[in-house]
Amino acid sequence: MANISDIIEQFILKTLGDDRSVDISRNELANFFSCAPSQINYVLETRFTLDRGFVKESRRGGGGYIKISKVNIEDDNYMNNLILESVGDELSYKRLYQILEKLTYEKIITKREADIICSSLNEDSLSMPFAIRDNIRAKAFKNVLTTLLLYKED
Amino acid sequence: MANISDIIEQFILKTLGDDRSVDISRNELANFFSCAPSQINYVLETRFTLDRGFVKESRRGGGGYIKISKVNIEDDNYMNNLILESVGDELSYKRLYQILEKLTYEKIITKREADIICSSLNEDSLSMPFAIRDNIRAKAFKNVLTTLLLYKED
DNA sequence: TAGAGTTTGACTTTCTTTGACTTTAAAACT
DNA sequence: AGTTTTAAAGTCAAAGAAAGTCAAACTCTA
Repeated sequence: MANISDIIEQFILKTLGDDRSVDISRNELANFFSCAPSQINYVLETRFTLDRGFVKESRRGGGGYIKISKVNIEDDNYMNNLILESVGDELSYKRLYQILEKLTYEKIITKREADIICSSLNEDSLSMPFAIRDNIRAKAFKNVLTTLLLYKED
Repeated sequence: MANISDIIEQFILKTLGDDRSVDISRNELANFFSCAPSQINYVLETRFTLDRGFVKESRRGGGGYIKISKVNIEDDNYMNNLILESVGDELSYKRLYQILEKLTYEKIITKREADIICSSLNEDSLSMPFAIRDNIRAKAFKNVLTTLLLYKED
């Protein structure tokens, strides 16, 4: 946790709090943390992704800003979209992890369930030829999601 | 007995103490013991194994780390036995299903959790060369069990 | 003395940090 | 109104900072 990116991520999450969105100034933030402005972009790209439930918009020039908003997905839509499109035929462990974070945050699954899924589909569990690993993970995860959707209908 | 691996093992065990987990820096540790960084991996691979109740996660790059978590295997005979002996290196879907039924019956996991595990490790999910399918399932399932043990201590 | 266990180091992969350069928008100035 | 200046944010690639892998070399011990 001793890297700046994590610290900036925490800072943004904290200022976001329970709000729906927050406006930040890239330069101000970079200045505050004494880092390169592009570091902020890096944090945004790696941590505030759609998979984790964030959308960004921004404007350049004088009075420019970056707005970070949380997307609140209708459970079924989100899950359906994951199954039908978003996950696709390949799923890296990293991406799986991010999706699980989002599902947990939205209380669609419990932390414990997320951990179970995680441990059954992590790099260690899926120790097989690299070429098919992400395919298997995608397929298995979609099966899990389908099972979860089944529960939603009860 | 005075080989470095044993010494490093002891050191890690000591810093772990009664805590649930420790974060170590591979390079720092290697430096401290004046050994090759990969020596740390060797110690981790040979001494901090799943069978001995350890789970590891790590991150590379700046601010990287290795986290070692300990599971207390002694106080849960059934799970313990599953991880150490019963499951072994191969696990058919059928057998997995039976174990999950038992775990559910014993209220160690919920029905929903069983379904999640089941769907992530069934024949459809693990569509890979027959020869390794049961191996992967065994490995993955043991990882899941270990994760569950992590929860048992709360 | 053969084989299991250990040590070492070169090379790889992943993630982060930095900085030079580009693009866009507003404000200021003809 | 049109042009120039300035104030943002965006892009991208190189450098840096970890951890991972793997095999060769070494060292015990049965």
